[in-house]
Amino acid sequence: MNQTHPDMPTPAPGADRLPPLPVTVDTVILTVLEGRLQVVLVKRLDEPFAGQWALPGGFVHPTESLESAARRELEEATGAGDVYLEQLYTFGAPDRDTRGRVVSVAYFALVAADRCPLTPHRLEAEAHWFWVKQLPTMAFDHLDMLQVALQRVRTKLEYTTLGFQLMPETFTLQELQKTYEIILDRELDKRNFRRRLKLLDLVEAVGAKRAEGPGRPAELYRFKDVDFFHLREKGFFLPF
Amino acid sequence: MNQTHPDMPTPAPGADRLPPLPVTVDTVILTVLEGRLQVVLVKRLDEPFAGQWALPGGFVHPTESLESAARRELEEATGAGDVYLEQLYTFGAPDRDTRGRVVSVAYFALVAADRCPLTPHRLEAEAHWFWVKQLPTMAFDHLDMLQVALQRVRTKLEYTTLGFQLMPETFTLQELQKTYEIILDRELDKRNFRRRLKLLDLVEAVGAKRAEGPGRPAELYRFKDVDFFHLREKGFFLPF
DNA sequence: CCAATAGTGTCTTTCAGACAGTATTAT
DNA sequence: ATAATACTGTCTGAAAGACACTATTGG
Repeated sequence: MNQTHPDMPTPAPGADRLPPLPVTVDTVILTVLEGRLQVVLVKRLDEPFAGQWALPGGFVHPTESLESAARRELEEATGAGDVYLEQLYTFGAPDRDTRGRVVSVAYFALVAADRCPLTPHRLEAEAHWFWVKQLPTMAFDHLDMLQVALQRVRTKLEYTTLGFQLMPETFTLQELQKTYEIILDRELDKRNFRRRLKLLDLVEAVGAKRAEGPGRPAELYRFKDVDFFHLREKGFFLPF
Repeated sequence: MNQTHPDMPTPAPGADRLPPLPVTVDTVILTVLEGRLQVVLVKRLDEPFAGQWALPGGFVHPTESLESAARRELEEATGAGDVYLEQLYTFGAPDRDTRGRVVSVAYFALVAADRCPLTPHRLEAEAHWFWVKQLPTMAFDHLDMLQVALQRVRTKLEYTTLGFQLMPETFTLQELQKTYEIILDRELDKRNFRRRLKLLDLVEAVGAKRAEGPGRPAELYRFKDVDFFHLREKGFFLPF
């Protein structure tokens, strides 16, 4: 009822003080790998849910921002830096951790497969990629987090340039389309897909070609430096 | 780096413990009143920012969910219950409160003007509606919160039934359109607006009419019980 | 020349945007 | 009758969806 904030993490006396809460970040790290949409899970060492798989996450340090914390966890889990990261939702049900009240700010990250070491960077706990259609039992409410992330990514894929984050520097249009198909979990029409790309003026040919086995080699493309204002005018929205 | 969560709000010993953080909720309460989009602000009594205006907010109690906390603050500030409430974003910059680290989960609410007592329900602090285009200086990062809320509402207004939350039980189509115009801050075409409503099959005539001064009386409408699955098929998305 | 992959064009439908006239009521 | 408000229909252009053929390469 009182609109003031507490003085410090170490509570000072006062009628309106309430115990501070542990705050964690958990990150849904997604990539497209081996033709599948995959998420990083780490094996829990401690109770509760010891031995089960969980999203990489951890405490927010007192001096870092929430995003910094998420980015730190991300780098520790995958070794990949400079990736797309977006706040997802904050989970704060009183019983979401069996040991007591923990508030968790969930983030999601999109990492390009080529920028992401396959081998787990994390030594003390196992970290693995899991196909999102074949998941193990997950600790806490982490499955909820993942599902929210998937919905968000799929939705935003259609009206943002989110998908670009999963591609290497240069790529063929077929590869790009395949990436979209994998995330959206449905097939797209090749001609319509390319028409839309051309219309939005998002990619440019890099001049080189790449032969994919036999058959005509595919033109290589890169993403143009996008004028976001221009995109917005075309009805394209931005990631938050 | 450790993926486990702490045991309790009262930290137990362990290498991975970090001090818990004060967690608050702040709520952007919006309504359309007197032809304007308005937001509830309360006058701060304590330092810092004493005397300045802020979003209604407060601590998350140990046993309540984040949404419950937001709803509690909402009712205390406006007296209105059973209103649309949606989590907005979590603000956690280390320096967002000058006294120390505070994490704030922002929510936004849409309350129908007729369900919302104009007089401040809150006795110990002044609470007022402010036109979002004529705001006082606001405490903390609350202006950021408000702007995120406005953007979210405006975006979602176009592909969800969010706007319905601001209407009374029955209303004329002109009133509905006006509400949309006020929120979006631009004029809409009457015929196109109605065509879309009809296409989406969102409203039904209630049978009565209401005379608005001289001229032909307007048909009264109510919202249909919407089949959300059906809406989704029509390209309509749901609020989260 | 054959197999394999890359690349392109058209038709149809749907919907948004722009726009002006008719209908109903009170005075 | 007139003023005031409520209500409706059409044309046009943009874009999505469905769909099939041509082009280039290696073997």
